[in-house]
Amino acid sequence: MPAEDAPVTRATKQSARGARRQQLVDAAKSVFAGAGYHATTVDDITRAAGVAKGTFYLYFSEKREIYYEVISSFMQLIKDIGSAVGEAPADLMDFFTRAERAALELMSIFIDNRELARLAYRESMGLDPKLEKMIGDFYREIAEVEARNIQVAMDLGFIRKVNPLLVAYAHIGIVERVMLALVDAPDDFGPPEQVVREMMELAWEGLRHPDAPSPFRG
Amino acid sequence: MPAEDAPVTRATKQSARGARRQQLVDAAKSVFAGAGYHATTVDDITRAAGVAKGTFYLYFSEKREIYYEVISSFMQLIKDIGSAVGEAPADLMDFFTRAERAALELMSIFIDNRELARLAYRESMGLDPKLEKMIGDFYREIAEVEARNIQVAMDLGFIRKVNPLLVAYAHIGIVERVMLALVDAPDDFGPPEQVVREMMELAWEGLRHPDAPSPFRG
Amino acid sequence: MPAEDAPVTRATKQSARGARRQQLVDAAKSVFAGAGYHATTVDDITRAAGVAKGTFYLYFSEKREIYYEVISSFMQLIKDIGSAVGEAPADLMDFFTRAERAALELMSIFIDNRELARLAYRESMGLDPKLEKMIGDFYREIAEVEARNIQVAMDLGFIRKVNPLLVAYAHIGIVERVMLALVDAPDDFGPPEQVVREMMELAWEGLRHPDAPSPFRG
Amino acid sequence: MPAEDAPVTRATKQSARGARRQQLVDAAKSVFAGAGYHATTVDDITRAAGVAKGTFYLYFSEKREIYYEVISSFMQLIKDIGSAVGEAPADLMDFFTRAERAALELMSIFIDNRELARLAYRESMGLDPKLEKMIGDFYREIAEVEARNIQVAMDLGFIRKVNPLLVAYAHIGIVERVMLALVDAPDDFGPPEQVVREMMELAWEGLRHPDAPSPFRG
DNA sequence: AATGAATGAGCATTCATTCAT
DNA sequence: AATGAATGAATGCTCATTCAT
Repeated sequence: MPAEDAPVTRATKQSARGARRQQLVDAAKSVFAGAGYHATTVDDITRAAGVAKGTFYLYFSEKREIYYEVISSFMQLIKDIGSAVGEAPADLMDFFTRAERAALELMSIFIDNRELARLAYRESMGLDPKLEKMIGDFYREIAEVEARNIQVAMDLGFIRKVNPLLVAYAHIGIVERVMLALVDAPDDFGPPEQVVREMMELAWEGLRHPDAPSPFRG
Repeated sequence: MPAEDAPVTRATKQSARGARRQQLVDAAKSVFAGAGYHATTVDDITRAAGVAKGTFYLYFSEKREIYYEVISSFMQLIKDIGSAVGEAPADLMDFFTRAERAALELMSIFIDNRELARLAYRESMGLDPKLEKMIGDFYREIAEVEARNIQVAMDLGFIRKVNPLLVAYAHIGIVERVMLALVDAPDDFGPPEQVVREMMELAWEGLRHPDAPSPFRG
Repeated sequence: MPAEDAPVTRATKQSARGARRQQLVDAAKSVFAGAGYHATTVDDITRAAGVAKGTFYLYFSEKREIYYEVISSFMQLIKDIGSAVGEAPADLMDFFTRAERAALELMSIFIDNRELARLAYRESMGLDPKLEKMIGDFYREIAEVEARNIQVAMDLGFIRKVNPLLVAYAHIGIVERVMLALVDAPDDFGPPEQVVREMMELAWEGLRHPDAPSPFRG
Repeated sequence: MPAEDAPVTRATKQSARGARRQQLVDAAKSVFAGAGYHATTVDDITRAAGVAKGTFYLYFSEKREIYYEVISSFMQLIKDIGSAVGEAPADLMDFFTRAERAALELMSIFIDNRELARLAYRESMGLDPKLEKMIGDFYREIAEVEARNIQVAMDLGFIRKVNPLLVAYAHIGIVERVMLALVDAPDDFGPPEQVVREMMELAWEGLRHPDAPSPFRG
């Protein structure tokens, strides 16, 4: 019965198509992570996926496209964390705990995807305008999410008056540079929980010694 | 007078050689900045420098070599700033002023070398182990310089007890990410002096509202 | 019937691959023979074979590799002749006839592959150690085969006591130099059969006039 | 006095020119011998000669030219030996002794110029028609000298009736192939004097066992 | 004469993409 | 859909030769 078979078949075909596509993305993730964009050939990817070279072009129009997919899937992982913190906090402690949990999750993602993280920070820019935009957008998006969190905490009187967007970028910078340093030389730092705690404290308390006068106020 | 001519000639030749080399580096800086490492051909560089292709190989053994030079000259600019702050500060205000001046200088370098800064953060990694090491060393060096500054301020009782290396990386992260955001979208932020002031305040005072309790102490 | 198709398909593909490879070797043989190794470009070879340049690298990893193949196929032709003589001879006449037939075959190979023969004696050495070894081994192998033939004939009392290896090299030298001279200026010599007969006589009887005393014995 | 000075100066200049030229040829001989024609650059030659690159072109119009000179100087060495034998021999023993002495001298040239000998047999052909002609002529010349020697000996009744040119090429082949084998693996053979003696005996007596019948006569 | 910086044609090799089967 | 052979544009690097000084 073609009338009935058709949808089923189509669905089946679609999922088969999706599976094959995913198989390629997974293979690409692994070889890109190991060798970087330029040093990876389409042949490497299809060989890793166990399919013929021509198959690649049935699912992707060019090499860049699968790289976009690999990079954006990693960026999505990170974006998902940021969003989870965003709900209105019950109180200061709640706000604080959520922020710390998010930082811990972020850290575990960096650690679990060590190579992918390095990849995203390696040669992702300079490939083409589309990818640059993608990465620029990524930063802007997470910065805006973080800026909103900060705005909320500011409105609630938890934190002093700051430029939320600037602080958001600063936070991103702290996290990414410390994470990359940690990934490169884990022995120079303590256990992840402690690193996160120190970053939180730095962001919250700053550096000022309790007895030192502030050069800003008064 | 051969006795006099000889040195002059040699010196002249040397400086001519240096000038030609610099001419190539300058051309490379500009094309790399615009197109990135991979999209730039040796031909592009020599054409930009107004010399024949073969001339390139009289001064550099391969394409990578001139890229190293471009990147490391930018990194040296940055390192020079860090070192200038390093002398023992007379008092808190002195320490503070120097740090702020360094941040301002750094910012002007990023702004003046906008494209070069983007290049260094683009595809500098993933090219080859030597370059990766160069960049890794760069971060470690400036982190260590900054960590020493922090240690000094800590010893003088200006700042509270922290992990100096971790804080150093955090500072680097703040600066680089804020700078890159600023370079990409200057309109989202205020004038440079104000941005620097806000970063300083963030690092020094943290985020805590004067009335809010600290989740860390007590 | 996949069970039947598969082998057929694989076999077909294999033979197609072999055919394409041979097509390239044949083209290479002809252009190398005409222009020598250095003056021949990969482009020349693929153009002669009627395929695109990239195709070359599907079958050979580098230009040298196909040259090895061209040269070694010629050397194999020659080695095959030597081996054919090697069976134990029935008597002196048999030994003699075989040797003469081998020389005639060798001559026809040189004549039929005139250009290839010149190529092998042209610039085959000095390219790289592997090729030098290949050629050194070739000479050693045929010298050893010939030395064994001589040893057998010596054991059978057909020929006087000599140093078999030295005589083997001498025979090779006679044949190759006379062949090359013949190939370069056929008119200076008689018909091939007669040339071979004269070489045989020289090797067998030497130069001594029957009436002349030997400076060696007595 | 210009009128007197001029010739002296010109002569001096000429000899200075000759010395500089020879200096380059000597340097070229050594680097060509070590690396072969193609692997040797003009830079290698001038560096070995201790002069600047441009100087080369004051004495030679192109790279080939100096190669011709190197090769032909080696070929001249060999030709000189052949000529020395050529005077009419007093008797069989005289003829024989001269031939043996020439072979010994030839051998010592090969041994002393081991690398140069290999060079001449390596890639000397295939470079260009002029060089090919030079080498062809070289062989023809020495073959003709040798053929004349043989003709004389034949006329004197020392040797049996043979085709002198063919025998001349055969002798050249024997000598060159045995020499190259000797140069490559000296341990496979006895001392030079004995090798020469064996070659002489082979050429003179042939291989035939005194008791064996000749397949040629009767 | 001597220098050596500059030139630019030339070539091997790679690899993303296409397409006949 | 899948295959993998074929394509050919693109590019880093070499080196013989020239020429201004």
